[in-house]
Amino acid sequence: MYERKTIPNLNCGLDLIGEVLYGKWKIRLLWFIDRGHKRPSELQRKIPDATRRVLNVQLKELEDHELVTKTIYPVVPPKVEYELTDFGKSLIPVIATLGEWADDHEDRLRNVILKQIVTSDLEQASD
Amino acid sequence: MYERKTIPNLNCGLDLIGEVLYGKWKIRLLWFIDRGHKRPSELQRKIPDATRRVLNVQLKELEDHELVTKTIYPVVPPKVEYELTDFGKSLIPVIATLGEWADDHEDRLRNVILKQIVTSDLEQASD
DNA sequence: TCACATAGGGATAAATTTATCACCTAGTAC
DNA sequence: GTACTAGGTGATAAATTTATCCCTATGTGA
Repeated sequence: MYERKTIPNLNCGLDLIGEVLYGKWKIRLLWFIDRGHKRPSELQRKIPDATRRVLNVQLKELEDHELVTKTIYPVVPPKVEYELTDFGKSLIPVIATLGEWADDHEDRLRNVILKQIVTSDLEQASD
Repeated sequence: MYERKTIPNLNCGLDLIGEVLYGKWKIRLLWFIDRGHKRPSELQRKIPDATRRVLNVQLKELEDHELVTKTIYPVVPPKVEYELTDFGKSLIPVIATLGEWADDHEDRLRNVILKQIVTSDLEQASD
């Protein structure tokens, strides 16, 4: 496992939330778990762009941060279920707010993001 | 400047919001600009843990994403002011929601984050 | 002339995060 | 014996993000 080489800043609330929510797929994991997709294979299907490996890593961090619990059923084939803790559930309305804003501004967001990418591609081409 | 080597996923709203809000200091920059700290030197004072360089880089991205505008006054010594666009302003309530959640759970957050760091330090020590 | 304030940039290094690949477990069905 | 299921991990590479260092510019005041 990767060992941190610097201590994070934990001054204000925004530092703290960054520590638990940073990670490309974490918000989505919380969201889908809340929607009832509890098993790793289901989550993987919902988030096909992430590899299984990364999902495991990020789920582990969510677990360490007490946002989700992991239950391993001793059956074969293996069965694992994730669930939100109360702490994790308290985050859902916050994530919903993020999602609503993004949905409300989807077109504009897509625009500015693509514009930036295309622009830098052009710069690259003119080198 | 760094050239992207992969295209980002832009499937859902959460992908989109990630593209514009990822960046260690971006949320704070938006927040402080909204609170009236418009000049680079003020922002730097509010966010002393970030270097001036990173703030410039992230402010540039916020500008590219049309969340802030930058005004350069042709005076000496130089004067620059950032302001939120309407698009940027629409994000403030969302950021406020994040901040409130973090403030409400500050102690617990600090706990779980520190616990994880201490734990990995112990593992390191026992190697 | 020297230092200061304000704002900025390029090159490079270090840290961190994601992705890739290869391999493991243990039953069950063929 | 082989393949399939569902879940998982370690080693390593690649991508990305942050940090460091050092240099630029322009007037003002000592």
